[in-house]
This record gives sequence, C-alpha cells and structure tokens, in this order.
Amino acid sequence: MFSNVNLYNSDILFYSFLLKQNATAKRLVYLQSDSIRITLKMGKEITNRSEDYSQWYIDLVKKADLAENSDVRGCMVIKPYGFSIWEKMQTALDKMFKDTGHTNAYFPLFIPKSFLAKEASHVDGFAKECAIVTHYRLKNSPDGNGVIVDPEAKLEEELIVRPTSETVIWNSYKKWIQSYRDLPILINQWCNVVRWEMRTRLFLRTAEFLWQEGHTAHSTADEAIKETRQMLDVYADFVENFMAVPVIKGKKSEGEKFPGAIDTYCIEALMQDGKALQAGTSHFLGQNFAKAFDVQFTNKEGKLELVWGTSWGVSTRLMGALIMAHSDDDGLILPPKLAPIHVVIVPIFKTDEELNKISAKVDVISASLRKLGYSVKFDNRDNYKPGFKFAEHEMRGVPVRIAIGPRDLENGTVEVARRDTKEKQVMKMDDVVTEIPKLLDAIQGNIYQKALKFRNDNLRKIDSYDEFKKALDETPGFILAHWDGTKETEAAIKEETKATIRCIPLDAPEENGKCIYSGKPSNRRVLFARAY
RNA sequence: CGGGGUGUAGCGUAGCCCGGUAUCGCGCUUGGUUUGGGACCAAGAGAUCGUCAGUUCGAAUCUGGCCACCCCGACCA
Repeated sequence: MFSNVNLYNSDILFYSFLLKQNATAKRLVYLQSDSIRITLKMGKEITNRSEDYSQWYIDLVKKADLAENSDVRGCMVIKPYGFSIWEKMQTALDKMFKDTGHTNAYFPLFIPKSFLAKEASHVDGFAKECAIVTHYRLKNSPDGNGVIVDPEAKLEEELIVRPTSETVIWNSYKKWIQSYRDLPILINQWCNVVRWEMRTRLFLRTAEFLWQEGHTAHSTADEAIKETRQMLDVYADFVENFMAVPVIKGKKSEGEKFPGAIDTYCIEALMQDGKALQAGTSHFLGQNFAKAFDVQFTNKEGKLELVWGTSWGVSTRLMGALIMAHSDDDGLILPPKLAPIHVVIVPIFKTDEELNKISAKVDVISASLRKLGYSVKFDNRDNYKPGFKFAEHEMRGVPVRIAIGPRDLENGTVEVARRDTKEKQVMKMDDVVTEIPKLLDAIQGNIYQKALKFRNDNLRKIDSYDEFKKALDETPGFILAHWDGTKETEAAIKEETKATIRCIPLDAPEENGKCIYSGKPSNRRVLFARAY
C-alpha cells in the first residue's frame, strides 16, 4: 500500500497543503484518494476493510500493538498489550474450568516418537506438521564460525515437539488409573504447542501457539460424552459473554473431526468478511487412547474395562476471532470484559498549572473507578497532542475515553466518548462513577448485538447448488443446506467451492430435504462456509 | 514442495539499466513555539546497501552461488 506513493508525489504535496487549511479539506482528501491517505503524516493508519480485508487484519494487529512477526518463520511475538488480552481470556476461562471441577497440571513439551505412533489416526493427522528433536548438543564449528550440531550427540529416540498432548497424558493416565475410584480425572493444562504449518497468519495460524488443553478420563461413555458437551457449553458461554461473539454449536463431520476422536464438537463464529472461524473444539475420544495406551480400570463388579476419554481446547486463535469480529477501520474494538484498559483519561492543557488542576480531578475519578474494579489509565504524556492520543487509544480499542480540559474544570464536567459507536457526551464529573459502569455494560451488550445481527443477516438457507455457489461468491457467510451425509459429497463440494461443512448444528431441527449436491434425501441441514 | 516477487537507517523507500560508498518521508535526539480530533520550526544522530565469492583501480549498481522473507497454490485449529 505504500508502494504507489511515488506515483502521486505531486498530489501528496497538494493534499498536504489542503490538510493544513482545515478539517473539511481533510475529509475531502479521504474521499478523493484512499491510497494517499495513509502516507500523509500518520504512522497509525490502517487499510480499509472494504479495500483489502486481510491486509486490514494484519495492519490492525500491528498498529494496535498486539503482535508482530518474529524472525523465526511462522512464529509471532505477542506484545504486552496483546498478551494482556490473552491473560484476561485465560483468567476467565481458568475460573470456568475450576468451577466445573477441573485442575491444572503440566506435561512435557517433548513427546517420544513412539508415543505418537501408538494411535494410528492420530499419527496420520499430525505426522505432516511435527517438529522433531534429533540431537541434544552443539559444538564449535571446526572452521571457527559459530556452532554446529554435534553429530556425536544423536538421540536414541527422537522427540516430537508436542502438536497436542493426548499421547503423553494418556501415558501418564495409565499409571494413575487402576480402579473406578480413580475416576474421573479432570485435568487441564495451559501451554504452547507446535504445528509446522506451511502458511501462517498472526494469531489465526502460527507454527507455535498458546492454548489450553483439557484431558479427562471417565468410567463410562455417558459421563465422557456429558463432559465433552459440558466443555463445549463452557466455550460457547465464554465466547459469547466475554468476547461478545455469537457462535453456533455443532458436531464435526467425519471428514473434519479431530484425528483420534469418535466425535468432535465445535463452536463456529462468523467473521466480518463472511468467513467462518472455528473458535473452540471438544472431543469425545471414546476408548481410542485408552486402547492405544492400555489404560484399564477395575469396575465395581471387579471386571477390567477400558477408560473413556475427552479432550478440549481453545487457543490464541481466539484473539484473531476477537479482532475480526468487532473492529472497524479506525482500529480495534474490545469488549469491556476483556479490555486491558477500560477507561483512558486524556487531559487537555496548555500550562503545567492547568495540568496540575486537571490531575487533581483525575486522581479522584480514577480512584473511584478503580475501587469498582475498572482499569483506568491517565494519559498525561506531554509529547503528544490530545488528537493523537484519541486516535491511538481508538486504534487500541479502549472502550471508554474521558477528556478533561479547562472548560470542564469550569463547568464541573467531562467529555465521555465510547469506542464502539464513537458517540460523545458531556457528563457531570460527579456522575462519572455511576454512569461509566453502565456505559461499559452497554458497550459489552451493544457489540454482541451488533455481531449477532451481522451473523443472522449472513446466515442463509439455500436449497440449490447453483444458489449455493452464487451465495459463496456474492454474499459470503454461513449457509444452511441439506447434505446427503457422505464424505464423497463433502469432498466434492469442498473441491469445487472451497466451502466446508463447518458443523452439523446441535439445534438443527429435523427437516426433510434433498442434498444440494447429489439430490439424495437428507433429514437435516448442515452449516457450510468458507473458513479460516 | 511448485509458481511469482523482494532484500538499501527502527519503518517505508530512491538510486541499479549506463560502476566512483547513498535519496526522500515517517520515527528518534536536542531546543523553541504549540495542545478541545493525528502540531510546527530549527539543529542533530542513525546504513559495513541480505550473504559469500568473482570481474574491476574502484561494486548498492555487473556475474555466479547461497540465505531469508513476502504473495499465489497444495496442507491445516
């Protein structure tokens, strides 16, 4: 987007001149030339969504200071601001896990190659994207330049950097479980995993990512299935109520399910560009891993039985969902429940004396808001103008901004602006403590409602393959359509349209119809979309 | 792993065709004026031109190898 600047060099001079004149001229510039807009004076502008959605996403992640590309291919550096959002997610989820009886533990990063091989479909699923440790020592290079891998230090058995931990964990469960009295085991771990992806995108798909993985063991299939469904509900609850992103709960088709699972359940969210994003998964593993690792228990009748398992996870990919679901062309929009900073206060002052007077008022306001549990930042930097600060905090998605200047001191007021709608209001200083909490709640509700409306407006029932293809290209979104249930049809549709079956929605009503592809009978609709 | 592209200051780039150690903007530092929607002026600091080799009196520029990254496909949460 910067490369075309030189073509317009003279235009830039002209527009720069206009910019100095007045704000109307500035708006004119925006209307006349999007490509120039960016380069004029601001280091903070991002590409418009309508222009290039994926570039908008990349710009936003970088300009909102969430993350950046690392020098290690496919990996990212999560910056402090981005990481504090992730920490908020962790805190909320961790509490929900604890409240449902789970405890945290930690299993090793390295998995012996032989473990991974024990469950056949599991190997198939991950073999192509594993990082492998083959040596344990370096030595000085004989030519004197740097270090080389010491060929003498080859590992007896190579180690896989975990792409997921089912195998190490079930290897431990074998040692822990003898009797029905040892069950259930309800464990979660927060960790990093590595999947050597060919193509990566910040947060959405990186070679290394952070996540949580729950692994539970049960004495009956029924109990394991209940656990699987319960955790799916926990995820849906979190994503909708904290992230303010509506989701559709469903079951994966055979073709899309987790390698090693009997059933995979998921929550699917719709992004602003009409593409679906899987936001969380929960697997009923049946006895597959118990079989592979020979994990048996003695039941009440004294008979040996294989243990039933589940696993479930959400990752830093949720950050991508959060960003893409709500944000606009001015930057990030964060739900107050996950915002690292709820309220930023910007002073408007000319002299130190003015700043001191304002600071005294700000201290009172922020103390009272903090007492209510809100995080408040007083942006009293003296090297930036208020306008710059406004734009910067909008870019970073701070839900509420309060501005206080000399005029406010006189009138006993403040100016309050909300990020989601950009509305401003003048408020009595005394009302701040009662009004700001209401406003934050309103923002949380509003962005959810907005996302829900978008999702519903872009959820279509379609009954013919022609319409299906047309909709994918012209009005991308979720499509509910009949499917004959075969993997051949699923694969053919994927091949021809790039749309996949996101899930078979749990609340899908029985409904007789014909498969849009084969014309064969179907008794319920499934959810299709192009996906991240 | 196929197809295309790019590597020059923290970031974005000019220069390369036609060899003589480097342009501009943003950012940074200092000083001053500013501050209710992305300030301005002045002075400064900052680059072994991805890497290795070759040609040459002399290489960012020409030649060859290597490396890295980006985009498009196949694969994937």
